[in-house]
Amino acid sequence: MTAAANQSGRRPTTSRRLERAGIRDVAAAAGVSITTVSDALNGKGRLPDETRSRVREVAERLGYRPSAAARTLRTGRSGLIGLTVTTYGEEPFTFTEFAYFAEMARAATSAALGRGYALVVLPASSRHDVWSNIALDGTVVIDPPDQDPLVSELYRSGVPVVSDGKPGNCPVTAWVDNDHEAAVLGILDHLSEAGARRIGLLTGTSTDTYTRLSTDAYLGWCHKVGQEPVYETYPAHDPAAGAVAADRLLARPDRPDAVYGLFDPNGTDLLAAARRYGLRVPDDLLLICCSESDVYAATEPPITTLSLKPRRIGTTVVNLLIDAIEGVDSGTGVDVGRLFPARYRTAGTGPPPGTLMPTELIVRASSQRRSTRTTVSPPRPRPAGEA
Amino acid sequence: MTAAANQSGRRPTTSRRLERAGIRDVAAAAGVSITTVSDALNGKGRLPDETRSRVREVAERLGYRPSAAARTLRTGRSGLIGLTVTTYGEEPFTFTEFAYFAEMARAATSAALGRGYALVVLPASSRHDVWSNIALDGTVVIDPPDQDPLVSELYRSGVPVVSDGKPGNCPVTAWVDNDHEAAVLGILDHLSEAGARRIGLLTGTSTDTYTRLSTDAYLGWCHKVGQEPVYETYPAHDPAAGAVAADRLLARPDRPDAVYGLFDPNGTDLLAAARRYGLRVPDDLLLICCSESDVYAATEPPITTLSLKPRRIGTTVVNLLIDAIEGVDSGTGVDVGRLFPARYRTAGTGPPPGTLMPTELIVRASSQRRSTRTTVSPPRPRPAGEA
DNA sequence: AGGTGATGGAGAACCGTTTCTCCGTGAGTC
DNA sequence: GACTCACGGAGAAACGGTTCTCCATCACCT
Repeated sequence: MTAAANQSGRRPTTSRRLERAGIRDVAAAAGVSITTVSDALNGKGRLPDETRSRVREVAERLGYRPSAAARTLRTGRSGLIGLTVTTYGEEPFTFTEFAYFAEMARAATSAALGRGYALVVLPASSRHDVWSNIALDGTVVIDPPDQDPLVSELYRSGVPVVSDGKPGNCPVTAWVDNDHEAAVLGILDHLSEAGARRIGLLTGTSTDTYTRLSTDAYLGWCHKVGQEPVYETYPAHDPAAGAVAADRLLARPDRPDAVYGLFDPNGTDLLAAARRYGLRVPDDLLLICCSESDVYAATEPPITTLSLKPRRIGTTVVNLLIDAIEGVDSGTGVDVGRLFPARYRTAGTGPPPGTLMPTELIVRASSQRRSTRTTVSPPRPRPAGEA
Repeated sequence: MTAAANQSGRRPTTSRRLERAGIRDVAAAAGVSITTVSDALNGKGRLPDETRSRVREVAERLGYRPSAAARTLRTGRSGLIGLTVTTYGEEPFTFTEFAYFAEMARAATSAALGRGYALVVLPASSRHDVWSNIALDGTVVIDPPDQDPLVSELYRSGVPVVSDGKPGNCPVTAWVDNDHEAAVLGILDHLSEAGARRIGLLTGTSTDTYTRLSTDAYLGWCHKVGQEPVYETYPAHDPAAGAVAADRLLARPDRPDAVYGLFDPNGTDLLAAARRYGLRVPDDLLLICCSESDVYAATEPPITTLSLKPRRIGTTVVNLLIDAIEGVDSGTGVDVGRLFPARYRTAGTGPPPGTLMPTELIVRASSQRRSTRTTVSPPRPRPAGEA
């Protein structure tokens, strides 16, 4: 070990007020080169254990923390993943508007963290300069609208993008979504079995994938079984409009004897509307809504809900993204291996690889004429294991 | 304008597969130096408008995006703010467990974004190497426990830290909290006025500031008015334990005729417990709980809630933090100006400057013997303006 | 004619790592 | 005894910006 404890590198002897110790300081204090320090701390290079531990010791003593910025600049990896959330109205983003987003984001954060990444929350509406000023290794986008310029630019600049929700016309690296069609069909069947003669739908006016696919599935089912569609639409982001729409639906002359509501608050709203019209649930009206909230276990009566299992979605999205980040850098081949049940997946230059995740119907009193069983029964066999 | 369109800088002529355009590429294409490009794009230096716009045009054409990493390395600013959320149990973090966190985080994100910063969500329990690998300009910590090593290290390394919740024994730059004592006293007075003879409390077992201050205020009030304390505690992070505790409280021989529950689900749980014991609300039992959820507007009967106004908290926390980041770099003088009503604030080397924010009591049927008024009445005059 | 100030812009250091290249040295080999 | 290797580690070039310093040039003034 050579004695190189004097000024190493170009650091000027003067000034330099006491700031954080840099790698050069550690090198000087340990009497080695900065190369050795870097290698010792990162477990690289060929160094005897003695040197390694000595350097580590010195670094610890000096409270050395490598500069994330410098590392990012050099390696091209920031360890940061963007989480783009949609914006409704003037509020920056829904995020917690519906429990779905909250749960999904939570799971995503957790999954990312488990693999050494952190999540940056970025509303889609945020000023361009804000998120273009952040070094992102990849981005998760939630339900991107068609031709989303943000997604396009990200993708074009080489940043992997994985979307929650089948993208309409966006070039994404991969996507994950529920099998909304299967879910709706399962619900309609369930209601039919429970004795429903005319099933209504409470849906949204927006054109996002979820709303579109679900509504289409409903309409298709109606066409197939020969029922006249009975549905009302409202802007899903408006909490007040939901109650009004629920009321409208039950006030129709062709009042349905069963209703599925696509959005979280629909259950409460429909229940209230039913009460106003003197309809008993489930005797006069069967009720199901899509929700992640467990308040529906405690309503009077408890309401059957469809869970989209947002945790699983969030976990999967992040894992796919990180696989893409750490996998083959360029090229189409995203390493979508071993990950969850993939119902549908394409390769080559066609549409990006997508993964469909199952949903779960939590059957409660509101969707059963005479409460026989109250066990949990998924619409289709769900895969074992995983969150 | 000199013709310097040839190889500028040290970039090697060979290789260099087509990647993102750098500032050197822009400089070469525009026939200027990189200094000029930087100045033109950042609005600095003395440049004629003609040069400025020309450079901007070229940069646009080349799709130039400055490297966030390089900028961060040079300027020492990343535009990133950490949001540390507490961990309960095995779940990575509560975040959306209670609506309070969700709302607060949402407001914080929005406020940060408005000032050009993005938020990184970082559970306090995350591995050291994860968040030490991120260049943070500052951090928001939610209710840090005493002697939080994470906070200490951050603070020591010069990163501004602002906490939501009065810190026990942590060196933070500033903190923001509700006036929990005033809130509880206001509630107790409100219940007394409504005719309560013996007021009970449903509280938590943890030692966080909120629980401690609130409970202490209750005990102090009991002592003052000469009432024997009637309270039950339970681990607040356990959803099932709340219902059990609510039941315990109403099963006591010295059953209270009014109850305040410190946590969000307490209202529902207490209502259910009251029903089990055949107690009518509000006739036999007055009920108030602390919650940000509006489900309590629709319960039977509607329940009076205390809102901690998490949006205001989140906004204030972030603004304080960014003020600290952009203000005087070192030194104690945080530029806590014009921001909200500061009840309590110290300077110098004493405790860090804190800001107390008012709460809001939303009076509903559950806390009034005979429903007279149902207007919103804050426990104390709240300041006009702001979110 | 020389000084002066404003204007426009170039040069180069620097931010703090990672990593590629290469070098000295001592032990084993033919 | 010259050669080859493995070992341990040093040097220096990036990474891609920002910014401090300084230099022409030219008009204007005295």
